[in-house]
Amino acid sequence: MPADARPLSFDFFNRPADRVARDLLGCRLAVCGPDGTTTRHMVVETEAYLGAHDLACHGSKGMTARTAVMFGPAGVWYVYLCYGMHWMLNVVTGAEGVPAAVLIRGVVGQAGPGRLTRALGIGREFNGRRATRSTGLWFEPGMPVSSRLIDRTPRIGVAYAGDWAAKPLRFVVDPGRLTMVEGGTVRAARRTRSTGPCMRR
DNA sequence: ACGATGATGAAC
DNA sequence: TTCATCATCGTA
Repeated sequence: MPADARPLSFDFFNRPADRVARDLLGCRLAVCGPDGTTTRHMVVETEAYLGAHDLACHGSKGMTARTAVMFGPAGVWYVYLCYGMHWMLNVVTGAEGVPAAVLIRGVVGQAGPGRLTRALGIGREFNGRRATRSTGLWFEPGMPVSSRLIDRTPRIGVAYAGDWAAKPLRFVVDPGRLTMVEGGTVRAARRTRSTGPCMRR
């Protein structure tokens, strides 16, 4: 049984989205289900949406009824329906007035933002609510993940965003190098064999 | 009121 | 590559 961890708080989220997205890897998304049972899921994939200047970010089109929460304080859920059927779970980051957020794209066992929310029973009811224990959906710190284990790639599905489409703002824990130990510790998988020159850095 | 459009996922 | 499916937002 994991000891109760202190949820990630405002200070964690009140930073640029790319830093939050990176640091969220290895952390746990905790959900308290309707039956009162809390489940924890290690975050392994995120995307950063940086603000009004980021053309892939919803907030770049200005404030609307949907995107208003992105302009608000950090540490609040931004949940919206995508393609008419998938709920996207984001957490607002950065200073108030800056429309930035991090999309939670994957946790261990659930790849894809739409599948993740479906599996955890997350829907629009969390939109605008804070990521705290009291709302039933929050984050807890995990084992820090070494940068060696993290891939950075362009974000998915934002080809329309001009120069911003290619920015490496998607963060993924390389599953081939992730080892899950009892208790959820993240470690580098043992290198089984070296077939070529050792890649440094 | 109407039409275009997705920060997807699954099937073919 | 096609399609399911619908809230959102610009346009009228």
